Amino acid sequence: MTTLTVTTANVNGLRAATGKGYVEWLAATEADVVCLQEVRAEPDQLADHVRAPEGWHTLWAPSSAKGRAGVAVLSRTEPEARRIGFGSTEFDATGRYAEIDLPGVTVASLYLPSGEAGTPRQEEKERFQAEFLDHLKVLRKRAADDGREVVVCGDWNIAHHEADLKNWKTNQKSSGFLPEERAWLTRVLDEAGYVDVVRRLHPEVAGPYSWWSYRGRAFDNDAGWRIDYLMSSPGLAERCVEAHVERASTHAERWSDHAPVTAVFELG
Amino acid sequence: MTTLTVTTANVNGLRAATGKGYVEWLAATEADVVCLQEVRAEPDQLADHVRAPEGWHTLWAPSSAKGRAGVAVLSRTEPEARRIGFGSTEFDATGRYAEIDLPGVTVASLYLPSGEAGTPRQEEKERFQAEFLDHLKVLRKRAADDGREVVVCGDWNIAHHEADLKNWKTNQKSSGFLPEERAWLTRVLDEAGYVDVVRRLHPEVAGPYSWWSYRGRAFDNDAGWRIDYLMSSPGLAERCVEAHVERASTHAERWSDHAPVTAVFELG
DNA sequence: CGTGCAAAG
DNA sequence: CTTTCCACG
Repeated sequence: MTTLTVTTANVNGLRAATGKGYVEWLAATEADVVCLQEVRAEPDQLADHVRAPEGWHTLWAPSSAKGRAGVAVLSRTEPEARRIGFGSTEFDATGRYAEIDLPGVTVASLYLPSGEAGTPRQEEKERFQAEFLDHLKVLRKRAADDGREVVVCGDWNIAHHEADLKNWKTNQKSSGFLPEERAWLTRVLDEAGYVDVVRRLHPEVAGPYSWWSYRGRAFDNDAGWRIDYLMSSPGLAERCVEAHVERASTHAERWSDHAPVTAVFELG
Repeated sequence: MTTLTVTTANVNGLRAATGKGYVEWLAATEADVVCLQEVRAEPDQLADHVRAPEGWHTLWAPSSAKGRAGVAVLSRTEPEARRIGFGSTEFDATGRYAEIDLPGVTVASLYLPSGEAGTPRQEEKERFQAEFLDHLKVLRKRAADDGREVVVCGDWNIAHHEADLKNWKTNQKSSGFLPEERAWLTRVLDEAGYVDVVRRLHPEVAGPYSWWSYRGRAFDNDAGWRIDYLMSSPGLAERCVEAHVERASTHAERWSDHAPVTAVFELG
């Protein structure tokens, strides 16, 4: 029995995370695939051992806007294929999506725009959602036709249900917990057929949250949001035997405002 | 016999300098008047003990552009008068000039624009120089008529002679050591009748430099520039009995890229 | 190289 | 509150 362990982590600036614990975290992780978001750097701007860490294959998808967004997929085995973007004129150069094919499974890193209610940034988020839902459907169909599984990992910037953020009552008009955003996530599950693997294994708990604002005492009060998801095809979800969030125990151990989210799948 | 000790210091951001040693330096100084440049903050943005230090009267002249320029004059005795700007439409709100009257002497804090050869910033510097030379003449005449002395202290952003910067050979096309800038400083002395009090007391030495770039190893190599001057009326210059630059001995003791420059005058 | 800003999150 | 950008120095 082999396993596939996949981790997603929004690093909030990989250059800042380096030296705050990211390097040590990567060296210690047992994941086979690591999806990163908010790299906020061109590969050239990264230290050699971060850009090309020993023992990993890397796919970097920076934004054309310097210092913004940027996703990556790291894998211990060499991918059969690498793709950046999802066929969107508007978003393919914005460092928000990349995917690799491993034998039998496609793993994607997603950084959905964060939005701000009532502003053009929210409209951009909505446009991304509309285009991306189409891609999610295509991806599932293609994977099903090829007999592959798929998991789309990353920062989706939406908390789905009340259990997915501590202060849900006061955030019903906040971007990230708007009714239309939550409905969109429901369509990702019901219409495109994905499974939220962490919630599947932990159906009744509050959280586990994966992001705490740096503002105020959000981390100390565990006033977090669960906005980082691994969304997989149903066949893969059924094989998920473990899923957890690596919440730092102390403020000093944090190297991002997000925590890594990991799922372990039993294969073959 | 009473003395008047005047210090000028470009602080390169007073908020940054606070906590790097400025506060301790001010507490220890024996100066009677301190002229500051590059405060880069509104008074409101400063900690109370920095905005209104115990034992000092203060005149703050911030720039209307946030985070830029900004001069101040601190005095142990209450000024008879305070003035901001020198009657220039273009420059009076830019945080580059303020003066106070003490009994028998006017003390001014100047931050001359820094310029960049061949750019609009150099033209701005030239316009400032032209207007400011007129003010220097008026100031001298008014002081002479009133039987007052005057000293204009600050960052003049021009090295006068070869002895005033270490790398004069390679900087003859650099803003700060252009022939026309050096000629203008000569006019400040010969035409407006001011005396460079530090050079008067130290006529033969290289420097003493008052600014070292943060780039490279300028400070370690003492690759400095003497661009901070106390320019006084001749009567006051004759009474200058000591003048020196407070160059930090170690990098760790620096709280600005400039060092304070101090002159002691014997009065009455 | 360092300061303070803005935009983003 | 934090990261990264930029303009300025």
